[in-house]
Amino acid sequence: MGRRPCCDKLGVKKGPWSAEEDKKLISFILTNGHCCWRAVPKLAGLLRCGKSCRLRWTNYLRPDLKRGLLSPADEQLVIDLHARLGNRWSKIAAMLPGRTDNEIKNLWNTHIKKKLVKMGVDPVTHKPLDRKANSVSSQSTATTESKSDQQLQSRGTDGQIQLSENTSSPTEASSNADGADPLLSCLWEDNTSLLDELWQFPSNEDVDYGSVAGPVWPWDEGSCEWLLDDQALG
DNA sequence: AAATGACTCAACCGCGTACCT
DNA sequence: AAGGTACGCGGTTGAGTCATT
Repeated sequence: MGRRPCCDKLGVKKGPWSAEEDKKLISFILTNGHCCWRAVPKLAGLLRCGKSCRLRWTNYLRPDLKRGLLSPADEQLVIDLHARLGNRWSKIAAMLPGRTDNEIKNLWNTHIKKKLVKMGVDPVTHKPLDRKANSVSSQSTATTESKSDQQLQSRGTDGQIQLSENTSSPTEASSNADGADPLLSCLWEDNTSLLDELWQFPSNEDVDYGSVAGPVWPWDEGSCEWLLDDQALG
């Protein structure tokens, strides 16, 4: 029997999204929401499969996304959550508002994993690596790590891994506000009026991310269930 | 300045599962 | 209950960028 492809392979564009495509997708979702991802590309006039549209929206175009590096606190949270949940990136991302599972996954694979290894911690089990492996791994990674990765480490008495970074870095604290992609800025500017009407986002300070419900969305509740789902762990 | 290697991250693929008929 | 469909998730890839030689 086998599984049918998610979309007709013929005539479906793949690869990086153009500004024009982004624009189409944004404006379609702003006006209509996403009733059914499979129908979105057709209705929005895009030669993409629904899956690709969903991914593009959730991972890049969503207006509530934060960009840039994680703060040390967030990074610590990711480590703690990973220790408890394993590679369940969507669950981990749900605890970090504005972050996507894809982003967390990438950050884990490119930064955090290396840091843990460097610190002598098995990134899979979150237990200390044995000495032999530890010395080998530290030798092998010492030559390749970047200076920006340099950080202090300390381990609490309970054995929990603690990361501490030089928080004086100007890019770090402001990664949320200033990390916006110029292209995205441009795209969003084009839709400013719509955005103002449709998305009155509370600022990060205003949102109680500890609550399950998450920010209140101006569109109808039915169409934003996906977001509420994101907000709830488990 | 050019070549090479390392790194990053957006995007794709395929599987699992929930939902519908 | 069984089969089909759509969505979401996690793993993987590869093009672009950055750093080093």
